[in-house]
Amino acid sequence: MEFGLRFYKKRTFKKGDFLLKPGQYIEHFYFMKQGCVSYYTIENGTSQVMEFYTEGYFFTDLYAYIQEIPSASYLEALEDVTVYSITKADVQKVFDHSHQLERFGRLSMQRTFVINFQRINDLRNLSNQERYLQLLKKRPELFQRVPQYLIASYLGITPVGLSKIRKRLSEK
Amino acid sequence: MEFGLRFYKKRTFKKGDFLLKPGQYIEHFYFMKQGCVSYYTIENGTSQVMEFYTEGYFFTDLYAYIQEIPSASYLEALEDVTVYSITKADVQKVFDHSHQLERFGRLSMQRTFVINFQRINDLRNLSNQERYLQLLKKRPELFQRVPQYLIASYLGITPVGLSKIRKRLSEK
DNA sequence: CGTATTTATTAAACTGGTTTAATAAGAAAT
DNA sequence: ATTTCTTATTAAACCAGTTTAATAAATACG
Repeated sequence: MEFGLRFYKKRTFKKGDFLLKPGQYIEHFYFMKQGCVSYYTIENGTSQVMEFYTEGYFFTDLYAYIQEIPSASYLEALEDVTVYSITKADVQKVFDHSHQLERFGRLSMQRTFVINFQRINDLRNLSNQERYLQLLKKRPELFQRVPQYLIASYLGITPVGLSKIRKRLSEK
Repeated sequence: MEFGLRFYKKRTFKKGDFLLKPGQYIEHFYFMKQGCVSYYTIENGTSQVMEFYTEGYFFTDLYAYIQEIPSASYLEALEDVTVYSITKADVQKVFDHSHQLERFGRLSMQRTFVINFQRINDLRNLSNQERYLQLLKKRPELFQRVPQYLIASYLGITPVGLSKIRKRLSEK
């Protein structure tokens, strides 16, 4: 959703800052210029990392954004972060103004569909070990900048479980 | 995507017929008037049911449709089926014709996003037993019309596993 | 109908994760 | 450098699933 650059405002966050906390309504879309943010919920006391957003990602809590409900999630800066943000109102303005950009919005949602579909397939058809290896291949840099227990959470397993997988792999 | 009804053609399929087989490009969107279709792939010899489409669902292999790649999936009539079908070309015509309907298309994709997001969350956060109970609650009629081993596949477990869950629940 | 086929359950052995707890290793701070 | 705090590994007991195979129940059909 890059639209008119004129709508974007540069913002920075320090490591540990929250771009979003549960209960808030979503007012912005973000483009990640520099840094890393984790998108997670807390389910019965433990954090469940849904995604890591790094350079080049467009992100927000899209689930709450679309439904216009209060977020149940956190967006937390895992490093110092620079984003360009656009307001929901400006996105709507852009859509209202142009059939072309409305289409662009639809096609963006389609790309998101494809990604989510693949994720559902992976969750259903791959083992934890296979998903770990896939992540290692697709986003190797994550392992340099994010603690392993957060990666475990992203993969849907415990830190102990991930450690076992790594051991098993290293023994071969 | 209901658009102009004039674009729709009524089609029927017999139980066991395929609306789609792997290798085919997607030419149609379907609206289920009557019956039940399973959407599945075959992964190393076993079928993986992704979805059951029943009365009121709009469906196709959206993943292949969007990407314009040959399908990897089956759409198989589990019962005699009546659908209304619209061609991809007609959908495109409708989008080209109207900003309003283009927006409708975008909002449809957003609804699909919400559903898929919830599914990812369920796969990550719920146990197999919880997902079984949820399905039982949300779509009880499925259990009357679809064999249990297909429901097991939909839940991402084996028929033996589902049988154990049911036994465990019935013992309480 | 009775027989054949499909579907569901059960048992037994196994597996890849879990939890809890202890320990070790690494990073940050005084 | 030593301490402190965070992160990662390991071990042990456990658990919810798996696979394979046998059996039972339900359904379809000649």
